[in-house]
Amino acid sequence: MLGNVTEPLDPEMFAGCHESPPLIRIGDKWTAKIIRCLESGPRRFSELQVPLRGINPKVLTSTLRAMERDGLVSRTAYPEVPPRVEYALTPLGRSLREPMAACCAWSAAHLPDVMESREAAYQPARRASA
Amino acid sequence: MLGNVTEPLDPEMFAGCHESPPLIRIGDKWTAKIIRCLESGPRRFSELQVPLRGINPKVLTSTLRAMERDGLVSRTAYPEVPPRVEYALTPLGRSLREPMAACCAWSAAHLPDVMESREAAYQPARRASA
DNA sequence: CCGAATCCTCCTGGATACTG
DNA sequence: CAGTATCCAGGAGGATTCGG
Repeated sequence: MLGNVTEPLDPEMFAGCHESPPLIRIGDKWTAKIIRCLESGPRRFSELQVPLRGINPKVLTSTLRAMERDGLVSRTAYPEVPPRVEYALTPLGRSLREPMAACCAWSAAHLPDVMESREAAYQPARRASA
Repeated sequence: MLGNVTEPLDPEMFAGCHESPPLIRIGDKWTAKIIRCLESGPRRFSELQVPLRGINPKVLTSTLRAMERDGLVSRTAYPEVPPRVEYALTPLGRSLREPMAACCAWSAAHLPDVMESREAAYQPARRASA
């Protein structure tokens, strides 16, 4: 015996994961979308605002800054007037497309199941009440 | 021309993604960990609390309920006393291990790079100031 | 044009205490 | 044991305005 079932869970199985970095910053609202926007090449600040539905500048800035700190994007400011700034994916940022693709594939394959299950949960026992 | 670079971004590229379901509920704090806890077989409520560092019951309950609504876990209550409830992964929930594995693989491969970049960002131009 | 500064709202997650 | 009921703090995200 001692298969992989029903042994006690290791209390330390997430030992290093509780306080340490929370799975990077991909889980937030905008990072993944920005990455997709940059896949086709460098983009300007205002260019990014368009598909992001006019995301307000503070949020876009803070998201981009965080991505820059993590080495996912590079920021290039051209000393012109009016100013021009371009954001581009770094190799590290580009490497994120793989796990992102895996997540997208899962969504494409199983999102209908989730939606179905979710809707079914909102029908509280049709048979018993009616 | 018309390569895949520097064409204007499609303003509707996230058309269906803004209001609709936000990439399921995997991005939250506990769902992924719960899935990992359930990989080895069904677990009881209190069993889950252990590796989750004594997560408070309200949060665990709400997370599990959400996962149940989405069809990721099943909940089985045994009519005994004292009560016993077991949570188990559904096939749908188990299918999430694939994208999760892709994300874990990325972390394992690139987290050092991220940390390095992050630390470098906290050293504000050593050369210029000293 | 690219942000910085300010203020605000909501929601996640948490602490604690109590019940069937 | 397996939750529910309150109350609460913090932070992400947003609206708006102003500056270089």
